[in-house]
Amino acid sequence: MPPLDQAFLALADPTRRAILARLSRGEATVMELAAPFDMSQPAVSHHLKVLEKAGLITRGREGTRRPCRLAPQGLAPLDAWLSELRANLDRNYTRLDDLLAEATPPQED
Amino acid sequence: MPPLDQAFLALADPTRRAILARLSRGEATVMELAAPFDMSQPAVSHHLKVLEKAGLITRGREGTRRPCRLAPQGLAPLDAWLSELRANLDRNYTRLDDLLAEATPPQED
DNA sequence: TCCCTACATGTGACCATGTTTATATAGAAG
DNA sequence: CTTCTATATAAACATGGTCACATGTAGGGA
Repeated sequence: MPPLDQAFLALADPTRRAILARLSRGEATVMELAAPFDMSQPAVSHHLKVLEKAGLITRGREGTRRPCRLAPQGLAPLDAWLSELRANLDRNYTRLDDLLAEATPPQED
Repeated sequence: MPPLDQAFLALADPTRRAILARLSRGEATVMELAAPFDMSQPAVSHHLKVLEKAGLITRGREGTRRPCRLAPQGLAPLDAWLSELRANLDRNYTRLDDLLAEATPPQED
């Protein structure tokens, strides 16, 4: 499975997005992550494995704890793909706008 | 299902990403989209429905054809979520980097 | 009208994913 | 060495997505 597939698939799950959102404020252990999510610890471990395989998080080893952190570069492929699509989209949209020349102003970011 | 879930789930499929990539160069009909993907037309129709529900594409009506176009605003929620996460991540990473400069270097598994 | 094209929908099979319970590993403490 | 804690893994199950085949619908042309 291409890395892009794994990354988008990882983000497609609300639990995993919540985990990432939580991790974005600082690293956390599996127990800390499992607590608020009303979910068993193995389920969270599985989600973390998915996120790790997708390159979105990294895991340290601190005694018996495995603190999780966001991987900064993990979002790069996602962002690159979205940027490329947006660029093509904008070009296509501009072209259409030129053809229509009556409505549909180009949107700014 | 929140719109963010639908959008990421839609992008998590390589076929749908390919459809979006193709549409980013200009609108296309279902038949035009189905041809290169070595897939049945109903399957493509289903993917288009998923993309439409996710707000990533819009569909016109041109006689017997249903040309598909990318929806410019469809990527906005995705981009917003990613940007927010990236902002927090960057802040967290900077803080961690500052902390790590004095203790426990990160190690991989 | 009849037919052909473009597309949608329903069904059923197959496979991937998400979850839980139970168990295994690994480190720390006694 | 035993035990407790933190986490990973395995097995079992349900759910949901994806696909092909068959059929249904709608518009255009003869």
